Amino acid sequence: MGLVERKEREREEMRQRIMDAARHLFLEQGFEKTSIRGIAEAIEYSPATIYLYYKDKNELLFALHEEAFLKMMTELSQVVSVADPFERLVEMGHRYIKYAVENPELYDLMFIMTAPMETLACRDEIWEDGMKSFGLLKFVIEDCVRAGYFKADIDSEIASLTIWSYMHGLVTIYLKNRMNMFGDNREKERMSASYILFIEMIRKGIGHLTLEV
Amino acid sequence: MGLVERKEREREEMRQRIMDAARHLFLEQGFEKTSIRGIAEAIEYSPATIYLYYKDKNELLFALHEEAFLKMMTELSQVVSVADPFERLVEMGHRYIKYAVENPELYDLMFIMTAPMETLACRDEIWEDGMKSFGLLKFVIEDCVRAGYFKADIDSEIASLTIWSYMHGLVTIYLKNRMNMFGDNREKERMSASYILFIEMIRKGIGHLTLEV
DNA sequence: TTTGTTTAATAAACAGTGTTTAGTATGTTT
DNA sequence: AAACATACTAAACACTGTTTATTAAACAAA
Repeated sequence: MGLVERKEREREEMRQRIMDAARHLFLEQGFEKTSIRGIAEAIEYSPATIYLYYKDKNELLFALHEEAFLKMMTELSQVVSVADPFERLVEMGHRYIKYAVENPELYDLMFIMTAPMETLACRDEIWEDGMKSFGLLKFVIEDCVRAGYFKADIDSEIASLTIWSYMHGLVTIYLKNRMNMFGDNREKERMSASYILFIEMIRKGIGHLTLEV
Repeated sequence: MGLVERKEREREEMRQRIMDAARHLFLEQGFEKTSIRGIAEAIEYSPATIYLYYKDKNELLFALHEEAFLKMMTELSQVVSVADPFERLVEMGHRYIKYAVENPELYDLMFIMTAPMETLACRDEIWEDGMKSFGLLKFVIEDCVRAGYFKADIDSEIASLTIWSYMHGLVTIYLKNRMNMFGDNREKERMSASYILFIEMIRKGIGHLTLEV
């Protein structure tokens, strides 16, 4: 008799229904302004019911956090279509910026908010999602080494961290409205100009060189 | 008769007393966990009193935001003692990291939290604090150009934004606990190694070059 | 079929939060 | 002394995340 299976399925359906409502509200009105009561109302259940399916609000955030990484990974992974390793790296950066700008709430959740990290920490798991996408960058950099673009003796992990730091810094300065200090509304242009400069810094800084410029 | 002056002075003293308590609690237990009621209790007044001196909690945050910039500026300004422009730039980076690591809550307030920016926006002022410290970096970079370290045709504003982006990214990845994904507890070492690499990228990427390495 | 047991859902409460309002003293001025 | 202005607060408002006691329904065993 498939009773226990049906129960399990119904439970999973309910979890899904809650997540769907949560995601919708989170992305529509942000994390701070979304309440358990709001989610409960959206699925037409009482607030207490949500606690039968998720431990607390942080666990809801963490579930969405995982979804967000899956989404970013699928978008970043598409760079495999770019044959040249260095061009692939450049394209990956473009896609990273694009993802951040188009999904500011998710980006916040993935890399800025401390709530999902705390849920992770108290499970004493390692941050697999982060490590996996970091691995993606690291691999492209190692491809650049193999193709002779970068020096063979560079530490690909440190190089990845350095490049990620720049990318992360650029998009968060933008997302957290610190770039409107310039007054004009040329944030996007500045980002592009900066990224072009940074690519040159990579090329010359961790790449092989030919001549005095 | 100095009555109106005395009143004004008393008002300023009260504002100061509130800020002192707010700063103390904010830095001790973080922004989220600090309540108006807590601040009120610390100064032994009712919560409603605080609203006679500050419009809302955001205004309190904004006042501390200004203090935090003053503090960072005084610490970063000390690099004038370094004669060589490039060394000065490197030292400024060190101090930036040091400030962020030692004042995580303030750093958050200055560059990550959106609350103080909103207070700023609805006053439609420009973000002077940010612009001033950005100017500090920009000036050092222009010194590097003048000293012949960097090419004369670089856009110092874009170069500043690029370097700031990296610095900001590195410290926020660290502060927001995203660097513990590596599992070992070598966050600080990774930061140092990355910064060393980045300095090389600056030197070769926006600086003059001599030879193939 | 009736009894007992497990499960799912909730109403209501708890302990907070930022903020506003109405009212009370106190100090200053006329 | 009466009128006014200021400083302050108790209490309420409208929220928040979360827990507890209770009820209703679904299932299992007699």
